[in-house]
Amino acid sequence: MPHKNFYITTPIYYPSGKLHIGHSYTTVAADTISRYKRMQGYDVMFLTGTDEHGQKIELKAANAGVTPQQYVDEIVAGIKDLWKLLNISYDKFIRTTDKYHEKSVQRIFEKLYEQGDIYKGSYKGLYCTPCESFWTESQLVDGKCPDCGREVEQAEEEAYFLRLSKYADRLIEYYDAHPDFIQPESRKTEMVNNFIKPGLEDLCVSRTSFTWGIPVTFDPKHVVYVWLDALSNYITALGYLNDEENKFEKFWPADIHLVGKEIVRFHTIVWPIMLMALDLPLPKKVYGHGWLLLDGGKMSKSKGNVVDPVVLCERYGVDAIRYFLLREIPFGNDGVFSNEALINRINSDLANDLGNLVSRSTAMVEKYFGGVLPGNRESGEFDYELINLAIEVKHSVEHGIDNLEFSTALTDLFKLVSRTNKYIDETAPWVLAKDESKAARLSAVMYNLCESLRIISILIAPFMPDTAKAIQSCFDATDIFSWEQADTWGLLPDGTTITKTAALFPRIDMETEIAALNEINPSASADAKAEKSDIKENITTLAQIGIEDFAKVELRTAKVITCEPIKKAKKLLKLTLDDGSGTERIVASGIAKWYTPEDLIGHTIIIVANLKPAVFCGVESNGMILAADCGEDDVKVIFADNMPVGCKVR
RNA sequence: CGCGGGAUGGAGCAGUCCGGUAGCUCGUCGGGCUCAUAACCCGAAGGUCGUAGGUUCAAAUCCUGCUCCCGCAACCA
Repeated sequence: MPHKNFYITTPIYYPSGKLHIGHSYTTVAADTISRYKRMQGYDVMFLTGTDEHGQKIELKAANAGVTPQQYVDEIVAGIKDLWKLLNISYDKFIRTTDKYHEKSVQRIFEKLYEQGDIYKGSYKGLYCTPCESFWTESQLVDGKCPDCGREVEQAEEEAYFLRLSKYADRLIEYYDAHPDFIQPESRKTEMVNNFIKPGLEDLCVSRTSFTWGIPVTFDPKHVVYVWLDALSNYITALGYLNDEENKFEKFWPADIHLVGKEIVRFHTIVWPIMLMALDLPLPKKVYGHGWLLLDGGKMSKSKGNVVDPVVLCERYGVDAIRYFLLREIPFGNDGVFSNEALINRINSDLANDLGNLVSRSTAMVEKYFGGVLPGNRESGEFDYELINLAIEVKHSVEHGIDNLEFSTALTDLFKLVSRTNKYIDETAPWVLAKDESKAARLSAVMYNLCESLRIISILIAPFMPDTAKAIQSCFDATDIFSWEQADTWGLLPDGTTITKTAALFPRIDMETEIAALNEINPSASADAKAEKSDIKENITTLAQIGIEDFAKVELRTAKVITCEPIKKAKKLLKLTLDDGSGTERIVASGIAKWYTPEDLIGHTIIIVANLKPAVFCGVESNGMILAADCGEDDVKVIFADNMPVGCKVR
């Protein structure tokens, strides 16, 4: 067989906290493709990893009192555990702190610098020297510093830039010549209209403001900034400009980069331009999949969403979660994740249809024939239709996966499950069993059921590897479960022993389970990983401060006099406050998502009164109102009604 | 007028490119069966396809206006 190679990647994830179900989604999809391609005989390279540099990590580590390296090591260990739990068959896990990667990135940086694609420039900004701050045009108030009102001047902070502008035309040409490069199609339109047509700005690729990054060799006060470091992983992992691996020739260009839609921009603009500059071929495809939303976009505690993949896997099994993710939502679209939907899927598709089919089929073979089918079989009505569908399903599934339509692929596969259930009804084996003269017919029916299960078990393997194995373990046979055997009928040898197994997917009681999940939800998911929670606790807790630090913050009560949305801003409300000083105070606050002006007018709230002013969307904000972050996407303003205005709060 | 996506029976979606009997899953109701995980199989009810116009013999599908949702980009201090 000629060598067929296939290179697939997930994004490298940022280990600033534990991963959620969304990361699992991308990775499970990539894993399914990888397993599928391997079964088809491809030599597959499946890469995933972590993007570990940056200021945010530096800060979090400092707050936790550990080094950045210690910090990411801890989180990465957790990520690898999660992938193990989810049965992710990656071939390589790259960390941007791996020495070989760092070396390669430095060489890439040097090379691009030497040929002029990276140049030393400056953050062109309007600088207010007394305030030591950069401002953009839009932030200025009357052309002056929004902080102090003094004149600002053009100033520069040294940084290196990647010349994107130079390659814009070539990029468009590439898009036109390769219509499949960006998928789904609509994302391409968005990239062109939003970013390329208005003109590409050169990308800042170095920073001097933090040190947790790869140093620029010839200018060590700079570290390489984000995307140049991160995107390079796709080639450094193969051994590009390093000796770690020797796979570059074999696997580059990548067949597909799987990414979430939020980073399509970087993968279809910055990355191709980097590759052009390096004179390397571009990846064949970038697929930007949709997001997993929670209950209609609003995450709500009352609905009791447990979106920790670890908890879900522990309760329902890995394959149930893998199945749900790939079946429920068309890959290119956003979709809603809810516990109800999950349990529904598990019950109806996995327990009732698939699990029960396996169970009833194998049970009958045991019951009627002691587990071994007589070779004397008599074909009959209904056989043809079943067989015909069964040998066609492989093609449908392949078509689905090839187009990243996992949902369609699974739907088609489960049509065979349904058809097989129906076949049992049509042939009514329990009737045949009562008539000894029908033994040959009964044997044929059982044989057909087993064949159908055999095919299902093969085709389901990329999606649900454990389930495939469990079904196949009912057969005392090997060498009949390869991918290419999935469209051939009659491969089950005579005399094969069939053994009943325990229920593959026990039915779940919706009410009990939802109640249980609600119980777990708020905090218990942390308990589930007790040994790690200590460290996590430290990470999210800020360093202690003294009373003198707190004393620097002036909190006061204030009453909302008027309130209105800020035009052009989606998230901001402009509040006019009476803080007891006699003059009105204007504060902008990003709470428009949770509060309407009517919710606030007349109420007394608490503000940080001595905060430096800042300008948002043309509105100068003097202070900040106190609100509680109640969970991932829920904010509640702290009301202090019944209190006079202007009171000091401590 | 920044850019894109969406609005289809109770719920979640397909169909829209290339106009021509409105389809799937779940749920509901009725029936069948008993091998199986109170599972399985059959049947029924339920939709003027967001809204207002236009093109056409014919519009969920094409064109125009509008409303409402969701993302992206610029500001959640």
